[in-house]
Amino acid sequence: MSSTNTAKGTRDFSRNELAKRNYLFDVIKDSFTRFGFAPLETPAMENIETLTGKYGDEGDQLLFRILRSGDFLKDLEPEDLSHEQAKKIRSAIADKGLRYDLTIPFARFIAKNHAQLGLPYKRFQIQPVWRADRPARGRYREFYQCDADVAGTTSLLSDTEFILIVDDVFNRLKLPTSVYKLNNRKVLAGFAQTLQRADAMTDMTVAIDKLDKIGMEGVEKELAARGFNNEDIDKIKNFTAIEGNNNERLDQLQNLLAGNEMAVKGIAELREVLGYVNACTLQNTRVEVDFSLARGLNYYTGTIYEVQLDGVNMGSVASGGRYDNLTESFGVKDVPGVGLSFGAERLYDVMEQLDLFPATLGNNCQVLVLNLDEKHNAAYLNLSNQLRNSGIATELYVQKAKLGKQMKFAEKREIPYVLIAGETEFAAQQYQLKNLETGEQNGYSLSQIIEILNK
RNA sequence: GUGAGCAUAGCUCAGUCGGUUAGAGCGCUGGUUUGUGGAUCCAGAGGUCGCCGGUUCGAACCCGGUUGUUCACCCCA
Repeated sequence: MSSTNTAKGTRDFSRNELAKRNYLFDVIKDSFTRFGFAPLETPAMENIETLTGKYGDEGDQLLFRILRSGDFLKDLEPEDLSHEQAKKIRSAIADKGLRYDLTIPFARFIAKNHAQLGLPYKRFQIQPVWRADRPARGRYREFYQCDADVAGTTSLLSDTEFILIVDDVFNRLKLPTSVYKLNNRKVLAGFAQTLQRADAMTDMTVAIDKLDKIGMEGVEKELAARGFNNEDIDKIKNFTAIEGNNNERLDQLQNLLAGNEMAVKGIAELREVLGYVNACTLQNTRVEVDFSLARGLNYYTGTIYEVQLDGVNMGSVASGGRYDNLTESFGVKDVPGVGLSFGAERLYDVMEQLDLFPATLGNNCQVLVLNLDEKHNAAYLNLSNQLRNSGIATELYVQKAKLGKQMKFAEKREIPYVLIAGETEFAAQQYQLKNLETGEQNGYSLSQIIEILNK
């Protein structure tokens, strides 16, 4: 007998969970659409070379590879089949893999079609991705990403529009207020340059990104472990300690890094985005410049951001940034991009925790037509269909059972009404409609029932 | 990838020192009610105690392995 477990790190979604997930996705989609983004779907699987080398060594490890069909060992020699040859064997027997994120498939799509599409091109994509990671709480091997990206423009208006999208989505989901942490990779890179260490940028950002988690002391240890001397560490401390409102922070930074061209450019970009934001009225989120925000991914080159909800201990629920070369690895140069990703699974958890899903959600039927006697089957079916034709979601109980059982069924399915029809009702063309919540029950004609249920 | 815990009915969990036939609540089925749910009462079904092996006269309980799962790190969404 086979196990009923789903594969490790994967989940079934019940009707109730899907009702909520779809609600969440629909709000996000609606907002993306309103901002002019068009939907895109790409295949679950890509050619393996599309995926490898894009996410670093660790990312390659986490790719799900798909075994070739047929006799995939015929070109291998017996001596190839040893542990030392694992890499060679892997590429020989697996030529496809499951997508690891939505950005690379988008980059491939843009690289392939940029001439026809016309740039800038704005797409959103809500699809599952797969990672052969070890599952943990809130972390799965199959999970959804909600991405929106703009390809083909360096305009910071695009960066700013993502702030407006987050504000719109969170506002409509009735989420608590949020802080939109904003930084610019050029500031970090410029600052790293002043430390005179070629590798400083990555090592420094990895360390200061943990500031929230491990505190300044922990960051100092981490920096020391990564080979920064005390002078550097002091500079980094001063850098992350900058305080005040956004303008004050930027002014201080300007003084600190005035001599560095790269940093000055980053500061100017931050000022431009803030200028645009100030022209709009935000309802949910407030933008906060935060120089300790680093974001792990190395391909960001300009604006970076991360959004956190006030009073919710969930980490960031949306994040993204700007990258200069979206499509370079596919042989197309000079296509910059900027994007945003909602943390769908996390948002779902927050909504659940705070009980923010509307109570009336669901793919529930309005009415269940009860089955009192199978000799009326044709009449029940006809009745049900007339209700459906009038736009009322109707379920027919397809076999005879005790009325109590059928009502319990309706209750379990959260169907608010039952329609009871037997000998006398069909004779009189007057059917019993019962409201399961109030217990109220009366005889009505079909057209009256349609009127009541359509309210 | 590292460390620790947990695994008993459909679900949530008890289970004494290793000792006869492994229990409860909820849920389910039937009855009270052959055309009316939620409440009460009564009855019933449902278990290879995750799996494999070991110790023992005897294992849900002790030991080893394995699989699943949870938590904390690492990393990430």
